[in-house]
Amino acid sequence: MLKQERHQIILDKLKISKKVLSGKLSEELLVSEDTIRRDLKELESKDLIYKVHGGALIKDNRVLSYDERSVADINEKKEIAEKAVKLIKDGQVIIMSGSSTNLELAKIIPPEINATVYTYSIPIAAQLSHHPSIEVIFMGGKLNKAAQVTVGIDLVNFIYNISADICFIGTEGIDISRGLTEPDWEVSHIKKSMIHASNYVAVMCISDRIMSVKRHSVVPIQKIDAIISDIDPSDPIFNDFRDFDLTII
Amino acid sequence: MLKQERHQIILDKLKISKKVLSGKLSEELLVSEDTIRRDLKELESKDLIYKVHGGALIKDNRVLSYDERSVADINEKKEIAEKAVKLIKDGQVIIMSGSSTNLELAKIIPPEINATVYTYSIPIAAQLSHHPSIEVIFMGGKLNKAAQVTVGIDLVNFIYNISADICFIGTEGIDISRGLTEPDWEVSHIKKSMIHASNYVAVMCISDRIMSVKRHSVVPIQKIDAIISDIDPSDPIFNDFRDFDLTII
DNA sequence: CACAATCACGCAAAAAAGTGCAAAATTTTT
DNA sequence: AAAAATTTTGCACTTTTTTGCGTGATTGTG
Repeated sequence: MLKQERHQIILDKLKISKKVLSGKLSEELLVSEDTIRRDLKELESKDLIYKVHGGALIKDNRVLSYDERSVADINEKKEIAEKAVKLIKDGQVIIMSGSSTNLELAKIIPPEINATVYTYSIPIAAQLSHHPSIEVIFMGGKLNKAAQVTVGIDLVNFIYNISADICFIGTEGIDISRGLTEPDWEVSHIKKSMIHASNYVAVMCISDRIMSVKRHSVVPIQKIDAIISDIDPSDPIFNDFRDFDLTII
Repeated sequence: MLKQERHQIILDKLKISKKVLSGKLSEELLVSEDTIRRDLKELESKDLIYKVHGGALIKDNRVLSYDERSVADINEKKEIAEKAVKLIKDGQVIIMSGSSTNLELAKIIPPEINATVYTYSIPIAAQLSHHPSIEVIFMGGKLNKAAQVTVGIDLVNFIYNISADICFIGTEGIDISRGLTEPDWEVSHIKKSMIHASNYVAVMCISDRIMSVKRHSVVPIQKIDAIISDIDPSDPIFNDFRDFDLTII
């Protein structure tokens, strides 16, 4: 096992359980406690952990650490992203909402795709900046620190004045009668503006949230062109949706 | 077996298992470990892998893989930041340019400071999102992937319509006759707008760049209220600056 | 204060990496 | 096709890194 592997494992463990014990790590990684201590020492010198007697604690003010706080349902989100990426065509103008599913999507856009992406999410912009041929337009506003996205009237105005081929929207709730719904009032307006600006509206929804309703309406179901989920499109949960002119993926 | 074949195999292996060991590769590819080491060295120089003692790891496109060690003159910049942070007062509205010095500054703003920061740099916004009481306004535009900042006319317009107590500007060149200068034309306009929007203009300049001139003028020396550098304010290099009404820190 | 757990330090063995050089393989030129 | 130039490779050698262990110091707990 390489030293750097151990370091990564230690950091991952810290992310999950906030603390690690030298003795336990030594057993789990099959190295002596001295080695673990040296690992912790090195990680501390890099300011990545907070070393204490007996082990180490997570260092919260890690520089630039939007790590997948939203690792919830990460596999489902990856599956959705796999399906969604097939909708992206060369030369398109794309709007991506700030959802973690969209972050997964951003990670897997093939390098040969040449497109313009509008986003208001810092992690998505950062991810796309690794892509060789995507032009990224970051839409500014007041920063929501928790979600690492911008919000506010300036953002909504900006989006109302652009136009795009397709938008990908991460979804909190979708059902037949209320359509797309959102727990956050401000975000509901942002999503509404994205849909207004786009020719084709793709919503990405993990199966748990299908047929769930949140507080604020975004748009009725008729405005949506495609629902992308992690389950089979023929699943009976979609039956009511088939009356509408939308694609289930 | 050709060198490039091996390289491709190594990269493929990394994609699958995230790590390779020199010894194992040597066995599998039937070449000496020296050759493998040379391969890894070359791949690392192309920035394709992350070489470590014993083998190599996949180069993870970490979100914001902003490597502190790769910043030039990092210690000088930290010193400048230490001086600059003293100018920040509670309740201020601050504009920060996208320089790495400003990133260092963002790291050390005391938690008790309550302020609003306008920025167009992704790393700075991400850094400030850890601060408990700073409101961050991210100013959007086209993303410059290398510098991780936004640029463009929308950004400049936005800045012209705000007003701030103080702006901190990282400096490429400053001298008496030309004032503040910039190699990049677009950035020169961004900086000009920042200065226009601010009551107090602080430029942060590592000593090497004092009295150096770049292509595009930003503002004459009279518009600047403070120069913050990594050297002593009494240093003779500043002598010519003392004729002007500005503070040398 | 006692007692166990944890840590720091030096040491030595093992593994891996860098270095210089000559042989082998490959590419380019004649 | 042969010769020359260049690149690639393996080997012997030294240096560096990593690791585990012993010893004594330090820390936390009752």
